[in-house]
Amino acid sequence: MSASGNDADDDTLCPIAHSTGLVGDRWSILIVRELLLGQSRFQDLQAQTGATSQMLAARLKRLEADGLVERHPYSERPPRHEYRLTPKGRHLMPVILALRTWGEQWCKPQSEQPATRMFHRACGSELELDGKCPACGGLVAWTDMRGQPSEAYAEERARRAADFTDHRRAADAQTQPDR
Amino acid sequence: MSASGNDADDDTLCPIAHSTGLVGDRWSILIVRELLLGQSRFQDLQAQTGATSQMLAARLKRLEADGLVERHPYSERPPRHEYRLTPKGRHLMPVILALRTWGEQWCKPQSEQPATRMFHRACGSELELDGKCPACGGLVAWTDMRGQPSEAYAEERARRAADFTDHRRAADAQTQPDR
DNA sequence: AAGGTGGATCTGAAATTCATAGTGCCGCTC
DNA sequence: GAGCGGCACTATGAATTTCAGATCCACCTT
Repeated sequence: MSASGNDADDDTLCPIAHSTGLVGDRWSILIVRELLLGQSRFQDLQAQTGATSQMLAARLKRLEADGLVERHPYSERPPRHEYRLTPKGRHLMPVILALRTWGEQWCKPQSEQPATRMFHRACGSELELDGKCPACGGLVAWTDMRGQPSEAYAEERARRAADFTDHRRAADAQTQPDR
Repeated sequence: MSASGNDADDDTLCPIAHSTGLVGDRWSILIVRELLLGQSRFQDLQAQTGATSQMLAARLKRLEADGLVERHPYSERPPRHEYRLTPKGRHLMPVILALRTWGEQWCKPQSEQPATRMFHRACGSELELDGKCPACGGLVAWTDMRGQPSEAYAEERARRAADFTDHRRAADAQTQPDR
């Protein structure tokens, strides 16, 4: 089921082994996170994930081969594309949400605000970390949620984008100091 | 927040980056899966995950350092222990369940039976892949579920355990052919 | 005492990942 | 029309990780 070079995960019935065969590494997960957040350009993905360009290129290639990502041209001459999630990729949302919940509950200093607040589309109330709607009193499906990054998190992301172009400019200046 | 050597994931607000810092690799996820399934001994973990012994030892050490796993002696002289999930580790269940759902829906040949069937503890009905209870008509929290491996999957696991001890015996025989 | 078991650790080869540098293409400016 | 700079990669060699396979150690069984 994996179009990439993965193996050893095709000869088992365990669906978790299959999943981790495709997205069982840090970079793939972070890339999917970014794509879900709406980023689509190489540069932005690189800035926000912190992956090296070749890691990113390699992972995107694999994600595309595995059918999670589609390359979508937004300019020919020079050939440029956006990367977008396919339905298969988009359905990783529950995995990302579960990682979010766990990270917020068990890996953060204290209960500072979640980086992204989630709301119930139907009634507008803010959801609990575990996905319960305090108004409707039940678990909400991921398709019925809407996320809103906190101000602090939005700022962090903006800074990362800025730092990235800065750093790049600096490197270029060093490479060609006086030509 | 990571007691292990991980870094680069502590200076962000993103909970997903934090999570993947601790469990963002294939082996850790498979190990957690096994522990959730009730395995606790080194050998069993090795057989079912397919990790090398040193990978397993290293990952268990890291998982322990990060507070996901507890080492629990069941024999001194020689020191032997079981590995058990802490509450922090057990709360990864939703992540594993999400990976399961995705794997069943998008990575398996067809709709063959799920490897593990899930049931609603309250009413006993079998849950949909997406976690809905057909009887109660809503999403069920992970704490209200119970899993039941299919026969085929149980057999696969038994075979893996058997193959592992066989393989080990074979290797030993080769190493010390006639002493 | 010989052999088996469970849980590791060591070693050297193979593969992956990293930092860093460069390339190709184009549009824009001057 | 030459040069500059942005974007999306690719190339390279060093550093790190992972692997297969052997070895070790302390017991236990026979």
